[in-house]
Amino acid sequence: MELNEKQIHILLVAEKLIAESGFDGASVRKIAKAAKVNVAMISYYFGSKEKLLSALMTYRTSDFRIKAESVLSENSSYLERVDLLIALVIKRIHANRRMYKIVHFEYSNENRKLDVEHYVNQKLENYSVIENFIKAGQEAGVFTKNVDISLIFPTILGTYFNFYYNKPFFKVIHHLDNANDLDDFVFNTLTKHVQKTIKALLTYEI
Amino acid sequence: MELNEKQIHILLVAEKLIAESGFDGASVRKIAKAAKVNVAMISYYFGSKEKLLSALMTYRTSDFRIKAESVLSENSSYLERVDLLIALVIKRIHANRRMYKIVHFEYSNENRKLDVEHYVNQKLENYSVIENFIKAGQEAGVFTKNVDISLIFPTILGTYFNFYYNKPFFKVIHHLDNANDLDDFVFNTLTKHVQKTIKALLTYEI
DNA sequence: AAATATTAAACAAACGTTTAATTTAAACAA
DNA sequence: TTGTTTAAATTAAACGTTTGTTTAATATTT
Repeated sequence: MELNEKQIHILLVAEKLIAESGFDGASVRKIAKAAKVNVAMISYYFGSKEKLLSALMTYRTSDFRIKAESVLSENSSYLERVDLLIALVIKRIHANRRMYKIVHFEYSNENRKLDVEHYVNQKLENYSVIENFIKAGQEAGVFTKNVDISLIFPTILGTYFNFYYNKPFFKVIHHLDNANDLDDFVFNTLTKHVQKTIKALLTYEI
Repeated sequence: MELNEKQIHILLVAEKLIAESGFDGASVRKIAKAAKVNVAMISYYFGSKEKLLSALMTYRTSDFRIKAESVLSENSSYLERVDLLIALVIKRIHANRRMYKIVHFEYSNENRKLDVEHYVNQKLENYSVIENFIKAGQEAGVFTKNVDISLIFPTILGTYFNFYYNKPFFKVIHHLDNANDLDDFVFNTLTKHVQKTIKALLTYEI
């Protein structure tokens, strides 16, 4: 689907509102008003509100696999590449956290008829990239073998999102008063924690 | 607020529907129909739909404290107690996953005016229990010291919820066709993965 | 002149809530 | 136990809004 500038503008406004208020909470009138277009333009451009969400997902569904592949094929040690991959992943999900929140919520919403298959296929592709890397590291004797590879990404992403979904709590205990403090915490403290966790897991005997 | 049996019944039905469809997606009529009561009973008993959500949160978060003290004071090694604690925590969040999902999404919904403070206070209480345990283990020389204690729970809970929020993907790669398979996966594979991850993290040198 | 974009107005359906009438349950005195 | 009174529970119907979408007219580009 070809998207012109105005359509992309509407999608980005919609993404913000849907992440803030949920799909049902973000009415087409609110989206149209925030994007400064007429209500009818949403139906005109996307067909329906549901199709707007699908368009947003497709638009955001992205080039992650390519970037991960390039990082993993770098000429450095396995553990260094783990660090690089995790830093990349956290940077990406932090930048796209609104979209991920929508995915988490709307893909498990029984009323929504979204293209789950496309999303699953996307994840399967990404998964195989990681799987190959881990298995290569195991063959090289760097990583231990009794690891559930499918749960490594949930641990990486989950740590970030559990932080994100409990922001009020972490704001208190780490004094994260503004957006800058929060970004710093994510890119330093949290990233280091996850890097350490995964490296520990991948080298932990028994 | 005193709750009679019928009110609790309505709350539990509402919890299921809100977790499945979101607060805006779960209309009072759907809730009333599923609970087999007249629509007016929701206003009659709770005042409004928003107040029903508040009542649900109060009902659920009042006994939120992880009864971890008994597990952590058992007469076993630090690493064994880590295993016990994680198994307990995963069991609890799996049983209360619907409520957690509502918390994750509705507490960060800008249209909702929920009492965040009560929830944060609960989390702070739970946090201090874990913090004391980890520090004791560090003093005993079992756990390493350069760990961000505040991020241990996000890693535990996050791994579970990232699995839960991406169920369609995991159903495919692990052939989790029914609820039983899913429970088994959570209580065996996923629990073991988290136990191993946290033990590795807590004993990982640099 | 033809195609595309934009608009205000209207549509039926669904929303949360309130009303007023009725049924059920509890309390009490005879 | 009985009939009566009072309060609580339950109901169908209606309320005014808001919802997503469509229409038909107008404006703008091509």
